[in-house]
Amino acid sequence: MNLSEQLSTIRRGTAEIVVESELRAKLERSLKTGVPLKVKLGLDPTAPDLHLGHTVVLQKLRDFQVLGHQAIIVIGDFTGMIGDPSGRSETRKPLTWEEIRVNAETYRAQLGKILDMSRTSVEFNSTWLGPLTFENIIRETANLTVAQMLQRDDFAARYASGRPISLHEFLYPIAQAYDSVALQADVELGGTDQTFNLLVGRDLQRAHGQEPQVALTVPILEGLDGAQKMSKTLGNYVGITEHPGDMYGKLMSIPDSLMLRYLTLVTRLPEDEIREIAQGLSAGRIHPMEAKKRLARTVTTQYHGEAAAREAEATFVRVFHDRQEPEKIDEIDIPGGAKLRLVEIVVATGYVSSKSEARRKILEGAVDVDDATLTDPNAIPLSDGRRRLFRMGKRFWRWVQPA
RNA sequence: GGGGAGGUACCCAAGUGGCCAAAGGGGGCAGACUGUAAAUCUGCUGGCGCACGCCUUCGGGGGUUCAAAUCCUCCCCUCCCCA
Repeated sequence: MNLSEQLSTIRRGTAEIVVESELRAKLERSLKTGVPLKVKLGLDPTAPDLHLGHTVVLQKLRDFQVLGHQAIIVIGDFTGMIGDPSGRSETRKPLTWEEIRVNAETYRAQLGKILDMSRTSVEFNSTWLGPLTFENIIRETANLTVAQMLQRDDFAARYASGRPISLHEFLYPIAQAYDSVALQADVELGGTDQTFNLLVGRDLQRAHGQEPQVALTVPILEGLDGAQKMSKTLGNYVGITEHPGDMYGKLMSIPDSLMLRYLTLVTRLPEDEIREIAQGLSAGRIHPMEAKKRLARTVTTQYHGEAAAREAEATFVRVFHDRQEPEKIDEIDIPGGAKLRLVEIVVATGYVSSKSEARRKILEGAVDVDDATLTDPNAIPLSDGRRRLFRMGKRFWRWVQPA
């Protein structure tokens, strides 16, 4: 691919490129010399379950890889001891070697869904951070000032609102920057919340007499709630190994306003195709639900293949559009179920965790047994010993067999 | 080292002796409606035999009181200002 093609691939869906002219120069040089660029992406070792939020930046790394550049994943086993200060995370307890190894394996398997792992190098930053002496660290920290640190949005906000900032959190950007020095990275990728860290990398590389890396950031993907960043802790995420049916359903539940963003950041659909959908939507030619189905189908296909995606869609239509029960419903045996009251059975299915809550849900009309809504918490629905179909809420189904 | 302000339920945040299982908002869940698990509206949102009851909860321990999230005391934690 020539320079401008490379650039346009790289630009797709990016938030910011610092500095674009430097990127151009690096690409140009790479084309001329045949030496691929070293493109670095750091991952946190504590959260090895990838979700769509992670895939935004991973796909960008993939873009570089497809263009022939060197993808380098840095597992932050050492920085993991600090915990990235962005967000609410606090000091973490250090992971054991065993945990790190297990997490790394999980990563490798999941990353393979996006990257070509045979051409991806995976590094652990303890390799070079571990041997540093206190003296080394003092010298590195001397490259930055407190005022500089407080420029970081997150630190500034916390400082202003009186929330604590632990001193060691300042070491996080420095450690991450040092990774770039150790690897002599040409480009570092990250979400926009990483901008500061990536820029520190540039500073530190300069201090070491290296050519500074290009910092390339991608937008942070909002989660299913449409407001907050997708994350496991907030529970608003879609995991890439998730069951196709769940994946499809969750994607259908994003707010309409987020569809185009997901199409751009999560799928690999060509940009002009996305533009077409956008125009169709605003002109009323395309129904929002159809556009969303397209999104859900595309993403599910990306991670589970076409057959699984089709099946997921069929189930979705069946359950939520035609309002019929799904084809596969788990069955549960409840010992002594024939004598139990409805409240107790609802708890036993695992739909709720307490009888009080079960009682509330029943009174709200959330529990259907064999297509009839039961509102008496004290009913004995399984007295004849036969199995019955329970539907609780909109999407929790169980065959219940008294045993 | 000195002075000041704080720690309330999943989160934010009121409450300063009984009317507090604790206002309000967010989030979550449910129902209605629908175009989907979008949007909107309504309700619920500690547990336990739930009917008026009981138990656990307001940073932690101890205490005062018929009665404490609220008062006293010690401890832990956080922030701000000064040095």
